[in-house]
Amino acid sequence: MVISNTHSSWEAKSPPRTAPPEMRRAQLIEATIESISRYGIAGTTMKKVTGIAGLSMGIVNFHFQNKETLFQETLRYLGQEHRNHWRKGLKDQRLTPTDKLLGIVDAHFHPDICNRRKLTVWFGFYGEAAYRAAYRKIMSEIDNERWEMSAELIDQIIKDGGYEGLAAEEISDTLEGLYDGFCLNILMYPGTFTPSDARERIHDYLAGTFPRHIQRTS
Amino acid sequence: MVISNTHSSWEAKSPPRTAPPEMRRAQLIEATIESISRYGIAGTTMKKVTGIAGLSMGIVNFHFQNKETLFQETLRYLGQEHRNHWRKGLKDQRLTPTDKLLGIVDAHFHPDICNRRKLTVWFGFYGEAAYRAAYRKIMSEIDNERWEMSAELIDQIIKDGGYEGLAAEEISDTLEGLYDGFCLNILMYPGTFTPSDARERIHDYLAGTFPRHIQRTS
Amino acid sequence: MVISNTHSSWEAKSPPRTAPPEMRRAQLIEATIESISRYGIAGTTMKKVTGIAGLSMGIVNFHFQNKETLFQETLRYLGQEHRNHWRKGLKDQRLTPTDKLLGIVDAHFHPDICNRRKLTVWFGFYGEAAYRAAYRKIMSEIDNERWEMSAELIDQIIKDGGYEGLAAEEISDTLEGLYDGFCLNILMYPGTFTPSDARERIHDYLAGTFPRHIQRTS
Amino acid sequence: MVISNTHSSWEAKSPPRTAPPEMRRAQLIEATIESISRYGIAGTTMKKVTGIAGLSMGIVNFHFQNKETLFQETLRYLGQEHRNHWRKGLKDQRLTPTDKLLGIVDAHFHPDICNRRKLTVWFGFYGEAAYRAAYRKIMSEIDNERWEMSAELIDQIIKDGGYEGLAAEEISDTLEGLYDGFCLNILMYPGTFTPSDARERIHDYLAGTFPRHIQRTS
DNA sequence: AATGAATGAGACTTCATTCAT
DNA sequence: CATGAATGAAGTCTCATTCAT
Repeated sequence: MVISNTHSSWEAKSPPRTAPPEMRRAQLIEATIESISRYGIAGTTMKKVTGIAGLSMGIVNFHFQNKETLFQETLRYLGQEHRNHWRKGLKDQRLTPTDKLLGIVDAHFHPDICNRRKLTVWFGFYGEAAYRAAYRKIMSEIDNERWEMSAELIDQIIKDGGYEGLAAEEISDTLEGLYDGFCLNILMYPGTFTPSDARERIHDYLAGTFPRHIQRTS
Repeated sequence: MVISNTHSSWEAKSPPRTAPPEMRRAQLIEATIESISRYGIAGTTMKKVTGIAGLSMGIVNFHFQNKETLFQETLRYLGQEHRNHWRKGLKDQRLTPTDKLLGIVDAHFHPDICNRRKLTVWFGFYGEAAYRAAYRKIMSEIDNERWEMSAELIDQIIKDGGYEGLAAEEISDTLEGLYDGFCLNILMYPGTFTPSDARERIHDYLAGTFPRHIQRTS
Repeated sequence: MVISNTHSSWEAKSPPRTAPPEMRRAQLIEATIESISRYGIAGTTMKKVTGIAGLSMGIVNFHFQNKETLFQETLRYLGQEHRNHWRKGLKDQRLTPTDKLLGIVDAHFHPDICNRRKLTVWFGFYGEAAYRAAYRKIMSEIDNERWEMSAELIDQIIKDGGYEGLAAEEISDTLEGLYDGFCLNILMYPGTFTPSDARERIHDYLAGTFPRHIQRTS
Repeated sequence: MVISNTHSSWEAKSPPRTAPPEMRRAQLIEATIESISRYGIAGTTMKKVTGIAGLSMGIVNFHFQNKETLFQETLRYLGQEHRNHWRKGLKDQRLTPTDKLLGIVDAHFHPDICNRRKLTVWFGFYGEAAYRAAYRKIMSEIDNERWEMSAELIDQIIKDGGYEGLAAEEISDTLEGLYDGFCLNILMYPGTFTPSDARERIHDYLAGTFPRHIQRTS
């Protein structure tokens, strides 16, 4: 059975015989994501990946050094995708720091990011990351940038809003925890805890922290 | 029972030839935890488990139906251990609901529970749980009980303390998210984010929510 | 599922704690027959045998040298049982050679001998015998005696009945072939070919050969 | 196709690296036959089969689903080979039904079919067939066709030859029994009972049954 | 005599990687 | 560039046999 996906389901879409290398790589990475979401990291084999991609077994070792490299590239790809999402809302010069912060929060629970398929893959990698420095390194780069951006915005809110006694770093830490923890709960208890719930709980937390800037959801 | 320590590494400790079955099972489960913490779920083989336990390869299939069963029993064992911890502080009749709630929070970050070794195993299982109902079932039983207990205590605090407008379930959800998310951050960024940090951030969150009952940490 | 047996089904019948060795041996041999009939020779393990016998695993190596010895003893036991059957009808001095010969024929298709359970075991051993001299030796002793006895009786019939030109040895060979071949067909095509069919076809063959002594069945 | 010889022993014959799939399959099936004839069904391992074929262990699971499938394909292959033999003599329009029937009989004892190597494999499978429906099914298809063809020819002989009172089905049953029983005796008592003996005994049986059409052998 | 936990070799199977085509 | 048959190491599990109790 295929774990349902919010937006798309990956099929073998016979691509042009001679595709540019970058396209082949993306195609294989997407297939890897699909395979991990279906069968887990341990259950993902080169045969399954290439089968999903509609390509032949031997091709991975041509475009990637080996399975390990493919996995690391996949993780990087996911991180990039995530980054693109939360950075989208920061460019608009007319937004206040509060708007921007809530934009980052909301990006985490956007259907493109926060769906069973992707979450399964993320937590698959987290499971491995504990004892694989290579994965942790990739993840930390992703997380650090976002943590710093959040801390900066929070700092502005604190200063502009007169919220003395609050530490931006601590709040940024708490946000990071909430993102990850809520995603795990969304993944574990699909019917019970939803992305909307998560988003609302974080808004409420921020409303409690910055009552003059953010309103409770209900 | 042998078992449980924060920092030690498990070695082959030749036990009596004919040990009671329950002891052998515990011994093998402990070795499984050790192996998963070292090599991950996918990297844990029967050979490694029995090697760590100082026993012969064939013995696992004698005491457990198969590898899958061993893993599920290991997860259950961890859950039990966790449960024992957070339930410890609830029995004392003299404690207030606030004390009890903070007891549950603190239990999550006790060194017996919240150490690299155990967290690695927990997130190893989370990584698999996404596509394995059997794991999710075991986890949900563990989590549900704690969530309900927390919600009940929070409800008492809300009612006794006159915190109108707050929903106990929502706060319990947020706590669950914080536990998991902070544990993941402790695991991913060992030097950067510690169990004490996690504990303090949660206390602060609760202090913000119940200002007349709980004090900020700093 | 248990292949049904005509006369008895072997169960673990807890025998006296301290039974005479011969009884234990018979008990284990019977259990071996039952196991082979259920699971085949390859599928018969010491655990299954001792389980059926209601005894502990280690006991076989006490009463028999090893698995191989147990199997050979089982084959011998079956041969003995078979021999007892066909020799029963030979003792009566009043019977004619023809009666005795037909008695041997009929003995082969007696329900105690010619049932799915026993036939499965016999053909299990035949399958192994092809490349195991030890089994062939045991079988040949069983078969030789019967072949000789038949040849002798046939010789008497030929001489007494004036059937010139017939060779007793050839007819005895044909009978042996018919016994085995029909048993195999009974085993392979249970609903289609029955022990009665087999018996009748052999009677018909003998009626064709000794028309003045034996009548066709229909 | 390679294949089929009476006495040779199968050796590793390094075939072209990239052989057509059907050739590899045949190669592995031949190796399986060789292995079963040497070590029996239970003693046949993937290692032995691939060793005889001169290939690597993993290849069987590439060309066949698993060991069981390989065995079933091997049985089917043997059945096909057998069928090809007895059908050879039926095509010639000038042959009488008697000739054709004797052709079928003789086909059973042709050196390509009735040699120790092949008989060992056949009786290996018979030994398993008792408790394996899959084998019985394959065998019954093989046997049925031949039984029906024989019965038809016998019926013609009966009608054309005026042998009233005989039942073609019964005679066909007896022939089937004789084939199998004699083959078993050839296998069990190599020096004592030979394919020629078997052939002669069946001719004699048929001579006794159809005296105006078939002559005794001696 | 009897038990059954323990051992360890070996079976089947999977799978990352290679390489001739 | 691409294919997919082939390799062989390694994983899980089974099981005959041993031996302390």
